[in-house]
Amino acid sequence: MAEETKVTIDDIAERAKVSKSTVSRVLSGSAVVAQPKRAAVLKAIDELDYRPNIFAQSLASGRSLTIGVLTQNIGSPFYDAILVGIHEGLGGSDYSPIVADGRWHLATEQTALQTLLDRRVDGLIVIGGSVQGSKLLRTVEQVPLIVVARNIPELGSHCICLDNFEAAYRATKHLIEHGHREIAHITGALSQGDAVRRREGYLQALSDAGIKPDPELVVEGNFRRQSGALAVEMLLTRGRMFSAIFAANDQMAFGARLALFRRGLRVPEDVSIVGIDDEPASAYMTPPLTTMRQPAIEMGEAAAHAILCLLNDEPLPNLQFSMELIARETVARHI
Amino acid sequence: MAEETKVTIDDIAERAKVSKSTVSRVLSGSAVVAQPKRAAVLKAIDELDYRPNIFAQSLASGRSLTIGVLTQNIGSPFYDAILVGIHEGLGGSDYSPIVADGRWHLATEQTALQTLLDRRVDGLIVIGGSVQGSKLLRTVEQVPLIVVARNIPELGSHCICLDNFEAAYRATKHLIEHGHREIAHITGALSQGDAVRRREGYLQALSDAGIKPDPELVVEGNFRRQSGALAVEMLLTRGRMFSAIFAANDQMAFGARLALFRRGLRVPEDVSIVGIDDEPASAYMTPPLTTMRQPAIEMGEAAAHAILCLLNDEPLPNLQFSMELIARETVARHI
DNA sequence: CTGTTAGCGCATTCAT
DNA sequence: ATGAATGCGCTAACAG
Repeated sequence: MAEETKVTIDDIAERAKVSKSTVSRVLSGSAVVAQPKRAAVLKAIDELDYRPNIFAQSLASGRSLTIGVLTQNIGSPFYDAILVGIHEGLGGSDYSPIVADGRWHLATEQTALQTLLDRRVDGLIVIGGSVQGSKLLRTVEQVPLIVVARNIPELGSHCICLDNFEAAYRATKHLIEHGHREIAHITGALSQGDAVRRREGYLQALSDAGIKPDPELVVEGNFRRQSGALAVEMLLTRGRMFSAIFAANDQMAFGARLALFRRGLRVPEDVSIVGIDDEPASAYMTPPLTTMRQPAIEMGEAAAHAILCLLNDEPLPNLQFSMELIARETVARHI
Repeated sequence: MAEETKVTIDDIAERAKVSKSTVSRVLSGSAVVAQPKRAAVLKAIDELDYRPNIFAQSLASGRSLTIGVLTQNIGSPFYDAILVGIHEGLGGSDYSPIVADGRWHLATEQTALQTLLDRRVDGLIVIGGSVQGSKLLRTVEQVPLIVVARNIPELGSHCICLDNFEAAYRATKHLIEHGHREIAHITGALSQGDAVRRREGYLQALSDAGIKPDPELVVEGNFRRQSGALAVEMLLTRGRMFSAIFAANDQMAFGARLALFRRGLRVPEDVSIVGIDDEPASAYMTPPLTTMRQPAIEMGEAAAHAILCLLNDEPLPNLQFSMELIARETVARHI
């Protein structure tokens, strides 16, 4: 099956008439090498099409040049967008991401985490998930860690996530500024802190505008599309009037939009919608469907950069950037 | 940063009062070990929470326990679905996937491929893409290779893909059997063979049913959502009547559906739609939007299984299964 | 600046 | 069935 030529560093050394150490040095740039020798080495490498054995490198150096990524559901738009960001952020560096999928199962997630650790990743990016903070706390002592899309108090400075309250506040305020007073809210699963904080942001925005929140206008969803559709049915059934909907995420905004379609309600003529996340499929449903700008990809990219910083012992950049990100204007998307 | 305890195989050997060789044997199961010693080893491993160093393993054994996956666009529903399948198919095995993204750029793709090769993956799964068959032909001599969602004649037996003609034929026939005679077709980018073959399937199905194909009813798209919407606008502009649309993929079916919505046309009362791929977001648009069942995930899973077979020198299973898959009935999806 | 010398942790003959 | 010895290919002190 394999016809591998197995060129090793010794072959290069021999051909370039230098020692393996020198070859190693030009490879890693870990020390200055005289120009002529350096050239000879590069020439030999090129001629023999030499590829260093990454295992030997890792074994000897202790570094794997690998970043573990623990995601929760490959195939989910939001998580995948973060992956995109991570890939982009890592591009250009010597590190490759290796991703494991928790599939929303705690057990699976733990296995996946262990797999990553067993592979001696140099850094770890955990996207959301539900492994206990305590477990992660132990992990962070083994390997540089960044958590995305989830806020773990104990790991505060290493978390990249939206300021959920702020995002919701702004989204709601956006609607208010456009003249809406009766604004419905489809929450996420309230068992998750994210959903709770977004609801709080919504409520606060109303209060600050002097609008009395109406429980009739709030429906609990679960962050999935279908729940958005169901929520709209629920709202319509209740009969309470509303001119706008703030959905806790775009997937539900998408579902809500579909349900409105079915009921013959136009968006935004009859009802305006705002969601959070900028999920492409949802954004596409528009104009009319307004979303916060694309945090997922940027969070992923930020995570990658942060990990690289940790690996280089550089200070972490402002992971608080999430604030700025939110500070961007909400925009109406057009096809 | 690291507080690693660095338990090595020697520690286990010492604690279990056996040689490293024996420990290695129980680890890999490469030879029978007396029950008592075996137990002692396992006990020691457990007590010390020993984790074999995967680099040392790879270096010594020559295997990386890694499967390279070359995808084209992380974040794209179709490709991600294949990734899901691959992850599932690899689950349970000792192999972990490591994915690189070609991002639709030939140069990027080649770099990504090289990265994977440099990491000494034991197997390689290439999803779509545009690297020359010749290059892959050379690659296949270095490492077991499976190609998904793309048919490369030279690699025939190692390709997993839809029978595009068949799929289109069945989709079209499905509509015909439901009484439609004036069936429009939104093609993929006709620069791609897939799109051409799907169109052929469509035409053939019409012919076989005694329906004369009408060029007015065929619009070229590019596999993306927006082109589906534009195609519908185009069709409506042409003024030629049609009662059904066969879109070459679900993304365009999705766009088409949106456009119909905007024009006030109901689906399926006014127009029926059929697409191929079972992209979740599109399938969700329904009932009314009919799709071929979910080939992407299954193709990914098949690819994973195929790779594992190659690695075990087992005969490849029928990659032709794509035919059976298509043979499933098209189904109307319900929320 | 560069060559020499040791391992890195494990899988694998080869004997026994 | 098991231990001892060898080496996978490379990096990292250590001298010079």
